[in-house]
Amino acid sequence: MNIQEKVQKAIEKLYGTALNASQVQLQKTKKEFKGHLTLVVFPLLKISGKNPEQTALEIGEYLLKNESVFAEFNVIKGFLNLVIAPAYWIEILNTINSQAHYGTKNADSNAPLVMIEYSSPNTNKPLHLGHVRNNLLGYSLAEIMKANGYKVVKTNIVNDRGIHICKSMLAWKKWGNGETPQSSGKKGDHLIGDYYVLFDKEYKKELKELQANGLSEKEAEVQSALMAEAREMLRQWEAGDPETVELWKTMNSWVYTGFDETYKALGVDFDKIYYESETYLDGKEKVLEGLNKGVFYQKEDGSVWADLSADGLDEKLLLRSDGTSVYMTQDIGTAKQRFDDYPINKMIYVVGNEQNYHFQVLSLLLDKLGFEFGKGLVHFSYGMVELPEGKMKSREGTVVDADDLVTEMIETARETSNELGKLDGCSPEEAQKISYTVGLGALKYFILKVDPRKNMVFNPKESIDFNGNTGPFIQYTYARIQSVLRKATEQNILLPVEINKNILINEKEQYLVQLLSEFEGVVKEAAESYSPAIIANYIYELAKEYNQFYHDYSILREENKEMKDFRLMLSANIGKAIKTGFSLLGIDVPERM
RNA sequence: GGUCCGGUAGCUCAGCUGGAUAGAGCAACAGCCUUCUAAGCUGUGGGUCUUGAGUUCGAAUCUCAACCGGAUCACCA
Repeated sequence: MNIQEKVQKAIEKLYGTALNASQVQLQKTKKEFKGHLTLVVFPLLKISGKNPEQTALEIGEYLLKNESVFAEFNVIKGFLNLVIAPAYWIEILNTINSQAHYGTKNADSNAPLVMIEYSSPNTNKPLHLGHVRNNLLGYSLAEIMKANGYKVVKTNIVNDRGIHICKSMLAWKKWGNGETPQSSGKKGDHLIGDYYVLFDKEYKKELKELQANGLSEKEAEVQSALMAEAREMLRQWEAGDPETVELWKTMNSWVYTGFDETYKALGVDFDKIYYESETYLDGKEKVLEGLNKGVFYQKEDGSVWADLSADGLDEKLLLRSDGTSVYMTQDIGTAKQRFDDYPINKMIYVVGNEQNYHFQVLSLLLDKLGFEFGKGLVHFSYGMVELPEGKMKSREGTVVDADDLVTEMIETARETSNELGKLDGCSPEEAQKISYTVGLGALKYFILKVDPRKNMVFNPKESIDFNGNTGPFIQYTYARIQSVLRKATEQNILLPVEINKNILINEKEQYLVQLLSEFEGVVKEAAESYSPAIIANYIYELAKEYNQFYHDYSILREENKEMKDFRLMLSANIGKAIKTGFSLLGIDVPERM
């Protein structure tokens, strides 16, 4: 029986009436007051028939007499602040300490399976800051779902076909002189991206020339020879022209090699990758099936549509008049393949909020097509990453490249560490490892601590801070805890297995145990509300409180052995929670820094 | 215009299933390194929680309206 239940039962007994849980408002006591938990008595006034102070007093006295968990209480206005006995906190710490994986659950064989789609890059340019947020959120969400006992399949749908890749292919064919990642030393995705940019440049040039010859902008676009060539290439690709397909395969493989490097640097991975080139035909088939069943309808020009006006939306195109598929068609095909491949109970799409409408429609369409999971699909919708000057714009060259960003973060971490003398006496390998851990930790934490739904501002110039509410601060706290534990081992002090309940721990220590005990609930809440940010902010709170404690009390110099044992155990378990919490964010934690 | 999302300190963000005097970090200022790691700690200043109304014992939190910002409403992906 937890404390909430105990309190509810006691109040029921005191007044002789049944209560529902919402009437027992037990919350964490605000810091400026003494106590751990606070009962708000306003909802109980009708039952007690007395004023707030009297009611609180009455309940407090009753609880103190009948529940050994409580040591004392105080009443301020309508608030009953309850102080929990130190022994209870020690009991909790002992329990936490006995769990190897405190805060997380393992999936059992009949646990529900959740598939998480994230990343989903186009193959015509390298990953940028927006993708970074996507990847970090997706990976973290997967870890969080796992920690809550789900089976998780991480998946990636690669948008490998379409006019965009043809543009890069064409530019490379025309002006590339056979350049390869090997010959130029460029990373494959950047190489392709460069040709995509080159195409755009040449295309703009052509448009300008055409317009100079008196054509309107629209006419110029129609007459563009370059664009016509790109379209022709796409047709050839769809027709299976061997040469085009071969080039496509080669260039895509360069991109994948490049992406793999970026994914590896970010520490994200996938269990199953789908390619649009392999799913779009299935989508087409599904749509035609829907047409036959009368779920969709066809217009005179041959295009296929879904009428969603009954659901408050408008009409949506599913197949073009020439029979080719659109974005939505592909997503239907991909969904079909996935559910053929896995017994998926829950499907989560990590995709930016600019596609909210798309997923609203997809959900309805899948449902209409008879996929039972359609209605319940989750669009994990996250906000954009903006720069201090506003949005990232490729035309203005303000796009923050993922690889550059990672490199800079590691470099900044190295410089800062050097300045602080942290890397003195480290081997080059160790120094590199620490710089990587800290740099990536700063980046990941910075992005994940923000509520995913919100747009966020990222200032690359000031880079990311290493002080205050940051990843490195938390990593630093962890490293210090490890340092204490190492020193303890050196002094032949064994980590205690159980603490004597009767030692008197101070308020700060009680609070730390209380905070620690909330970890489990936080992990659960993060999964329910799909928010890594909840974990990030909690871990920061924990680390901050511990740092303050650490500053005020020395552990190894404590003379009282039981006290020393307690503090060691507390430290070890807070370290454990930080490590676990960070692993749910996909952030590593260094043993020393 | 329709739909959706957001607006909290100079800046970046917590808090939002209604509870006490709205919290952190950064930036500014003043202190603390013979003490288990100073990427730290302590203190000071900083607020019309966009605005207005409503619900209530009580509203940053819920409702409605307005204003501001963003997204979306393609035979683009």
